[in-house]
Amino acid sequence: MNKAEPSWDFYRTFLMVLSEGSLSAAARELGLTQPTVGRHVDALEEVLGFPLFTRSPQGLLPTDAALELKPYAEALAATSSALLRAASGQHGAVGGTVRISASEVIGIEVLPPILAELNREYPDLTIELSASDTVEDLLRQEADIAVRMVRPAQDALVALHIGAVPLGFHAHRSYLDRRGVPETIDDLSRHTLIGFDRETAAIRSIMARTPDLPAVRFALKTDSNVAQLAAIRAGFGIGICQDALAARVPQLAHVLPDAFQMKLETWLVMHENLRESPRCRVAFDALARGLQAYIRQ
Amino acid sequence: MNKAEPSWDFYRTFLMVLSEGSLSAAARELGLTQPTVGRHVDALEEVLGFPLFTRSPQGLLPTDAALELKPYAEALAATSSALLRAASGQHGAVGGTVRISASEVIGIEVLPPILAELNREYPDLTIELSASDTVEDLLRQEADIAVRMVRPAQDALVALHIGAVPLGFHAHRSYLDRRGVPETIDDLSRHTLIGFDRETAAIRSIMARTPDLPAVRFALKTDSNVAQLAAIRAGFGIGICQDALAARVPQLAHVLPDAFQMKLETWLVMHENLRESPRCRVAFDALARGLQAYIRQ
DNA sequence: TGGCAGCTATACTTAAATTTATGAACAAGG
DNA sequence: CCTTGTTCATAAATTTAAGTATAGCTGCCA
Repeated sequence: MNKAEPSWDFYRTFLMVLSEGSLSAAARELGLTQPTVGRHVDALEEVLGFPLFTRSPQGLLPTDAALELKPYAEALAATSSALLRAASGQHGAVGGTVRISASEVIGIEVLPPILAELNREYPDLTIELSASDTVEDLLRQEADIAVRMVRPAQDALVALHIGAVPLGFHAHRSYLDRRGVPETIDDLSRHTLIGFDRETAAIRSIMARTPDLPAVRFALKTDSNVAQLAAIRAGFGIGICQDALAARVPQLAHVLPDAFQMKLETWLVMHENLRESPRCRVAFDALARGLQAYIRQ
Repeated sequence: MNKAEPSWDFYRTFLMVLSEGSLSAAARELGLTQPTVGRHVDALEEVLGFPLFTRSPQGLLPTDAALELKPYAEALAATSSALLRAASGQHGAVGGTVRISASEVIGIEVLPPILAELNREYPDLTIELSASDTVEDLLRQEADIAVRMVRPAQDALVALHIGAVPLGFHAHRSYLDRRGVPETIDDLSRHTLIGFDRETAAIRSIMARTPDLPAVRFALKTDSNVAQLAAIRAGFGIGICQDALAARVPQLAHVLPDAFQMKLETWLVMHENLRESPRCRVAFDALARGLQAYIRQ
């Protein structure tokens, strides 16, 4: 017969050691002490039968085996925090915690007033906002609700199509006064452009759909759409952003509105099982209303 | 600030109490003692802030809240055992544990020789066979590999189309000698038929595709396809089973081979991430070869 | 080179959790 | 109606795991 199953707590400390890189740091993070964390790792290695880390005075280096187990430990962490969120909404009425995942731009520029309104209506509801461009897995319950720019392919997810967010070139008047207003797409090559650092899937799909874009040089490259937006507002140059966001600043002008435009289809997505959960339901409805209003300007 | 996160071990004992229905039974199952399990439940209730069970001298009755948390706890258990399986295959070479999910009939009638061959080739590989008609969720890692009769809809799953398994009416010669051989579909209403207890999704799709089936009365109803097959072999009456399984017993005859036939499309499915795992890879390949050979008779 | 800051590992002590043992409440069966 | 076999709850004893303090190693910087 095999050895007994290890304590599930070991997985938690294992994951923390993995992400922190040292026993001491993991101990600080978990509210434990370094010897305890060390013992947990030792015990786990003992049960599994192979080493998870190579020890050194600078910290612990994960072995290949440890890296292979990492996704499982992450799934455990995600599920356990989803359980706590589900439990948080049990004390009758609408309360507890709901975790919302959205892109940086949406999370920073669009959601705050919507969430503020939601909070006014349900003061007992705690909102976790994950404003990040890394996609969180709803099936793994890494978030309860997500605002997505791609059609969700999985069943077991309820998806509400919000509509299309129009994008276009925008620039500050101070820049345009200084450098002139481009009249054609080709004029862009003589301008200061704000663009992407790495080619993400979203970018490639833009490129594929608008082959008439000239080969341009970006004067400022950044992965952060929020930083791009800030640069546009600061008059750095011409960049792509959501039309509705640009329209909020009177000094911003829509450049080449006819020559270039694209739409970002937007969905609001939630796990099927959460449909009955009051805390997720009210958050879903509030987001749906708020985002639809945003899209209609 | 909130109270500290509960020990993940509490979830394990919570789940066991839920499925066993009493502290004592859960304790026996977990290799703990009843007071320990009781304290775990108490501690979890304390942290969550609401009761999970109503105690009684006959056992513990879960509250609605507890039932809502059950799927999360089950996901934790599934992931943790998937982690252990993944870890079991780490000691170099092909070894460890691979968990295979298949329908009862496939698991009992078709897989054993295939798995035996696999085990001969890789003696260090432990095989878990879940022969059950309840579908295990591959995304939740409840199994590593599954033989499925429906096209897998999810991405993140690699699916290999094996082919179509032909089904038809079959009966033992002793029965046919006694009761005669039906010549038309309508003759079936005068025969002893073996059929299904509840209407499953598979049955409904059969019914939908062959509307010319007469309204028949089943003399033996059972949900277990294996029991149906056994009844056919025992000469109880006429029933539906896989042609290839009937052909193994010379005394069985294919009834109405032209008037009724249907095919069960078969897929072999595995989680994408396991493609690189040696233990799953060899099992997947062996199943693919074996099932394809089975379909070609 | 010396000193500081980070880490892990090891003895020792203390705290916590588990087991053991027992009592009380309820259901089933003679 | 009493006995037997369940159950859960509680209090004391023991084992287990945690924290504390310290030593040893490495790298960095003056």
